[in-house]
Amino acid sequence: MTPTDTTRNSAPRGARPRRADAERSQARILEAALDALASDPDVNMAEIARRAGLVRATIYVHFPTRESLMEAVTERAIAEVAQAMAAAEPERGDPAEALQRVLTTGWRELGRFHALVGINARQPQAELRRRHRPVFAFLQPLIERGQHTGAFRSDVPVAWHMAMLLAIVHTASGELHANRVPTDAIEPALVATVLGALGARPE
Amino acid sequence: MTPTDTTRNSAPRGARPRRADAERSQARILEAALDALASDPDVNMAEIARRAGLVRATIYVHFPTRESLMEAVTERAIAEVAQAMAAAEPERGDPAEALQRVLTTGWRELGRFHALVGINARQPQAELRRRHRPVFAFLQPLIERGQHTGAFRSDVPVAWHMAMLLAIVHTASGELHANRVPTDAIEPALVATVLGALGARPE
DNA sequence: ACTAAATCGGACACAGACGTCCAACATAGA
DNA sequence: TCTATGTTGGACGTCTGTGTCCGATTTAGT
Repeated sequence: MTPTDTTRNSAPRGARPRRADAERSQARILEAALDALASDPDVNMAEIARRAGLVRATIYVHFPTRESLMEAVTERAIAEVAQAMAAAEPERGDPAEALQRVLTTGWRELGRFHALVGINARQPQAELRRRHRPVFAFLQPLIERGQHTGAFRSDVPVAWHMAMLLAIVHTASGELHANRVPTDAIEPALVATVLGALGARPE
Repeated sequence: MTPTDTTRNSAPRGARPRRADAERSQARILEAALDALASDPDVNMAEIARRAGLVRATIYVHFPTRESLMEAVTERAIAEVAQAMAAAEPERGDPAEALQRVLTTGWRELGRFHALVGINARQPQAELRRRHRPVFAFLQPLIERGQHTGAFRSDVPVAWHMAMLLAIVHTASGELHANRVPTDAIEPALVATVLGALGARPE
């Protein structure tokens, strides 16, 4: 649950808190990893270190293993997106409208993390799902609500809707990243496709 | 363009044709690779050889490099799916109906290649697109036709629709593979979601 | 100014995978 | 039956990347 024992800042348990530069380093590593992963989901630690302006060994001070770093990166990103979505009040108003609201909010936040797509792609499905739990957490109730009111099609499982929604969003991110669709055309297209996919009645 | 110089069967250029066992070996390798990739998109050559009941070195007789093998596998799979779809006459009848027809046909054929998903996932986007050209080739005209007749929403680029369709199909394959949705519920769900995503008017 | 915490830099061992090579054996096909 | 074509088994070199270690040096914080 806890990110890693590297986040022992919030728990200055007896000992003195971490030094400010350590804090900074860790932040730069996460930042660099995010950057690097955007262009190549298989970047090695050396490259990440280079981008962070640090030495490879230093990374291991903060993250015991490559995997733990990856986890930290994605966890953080997903958490931030989830938080943004939560702030968009998924429980308020008409389901379709609410979904649109939450979706666009999440999408904009996601813009900060082109990387996500790349990393996600090469993750075992189960892992991927586990990671996205924070997002599912309040997307699922919203979809269920919509199914009840008849706003979304209810002849398919919620899980199906969730998976499709996620896939569509990720693909959209990919299209954006590949510059294959005019940037400002994406958001409306995304909304239209998602609502359509969930079988939203046009009001 | 040509798969590899390993397919020199169709061109018995002066020399005598390949021996039957060589033919068989190559087939078994492709088969094994497909299998193996289904469970782990990063299988190593040793494992593929093991499954094929051959020795690692033998693979290199038929495929000069790992990459070439991967290419051969995906190319073949996609070609077969594409062919099946083509046989479903995408140009005939009402666009939405035609799409449904082509889609389910392709989907069933795809069932033989669970692997595709895994491999695709960790491929650079551009490569992925290039590979899927055979599929796009006659899916695109169909979608365009639908946009003209108003069957599909035309306020988004065709490329967008294509990308979404592909993503949805792949995700469905993933759901199937993960046993997360009852098998026989998938096909109708897939059709519904795709048609919805493309904004198909319910006739 | 002093000390403990961090970073540096570079070396190291280790592991997994690829691709090559070759002598011995097996087999298809004429 | 004879021979070219394939396959075997195993060894080998190479490369890439991970994770560890440690002495030397810098820096934060009191």
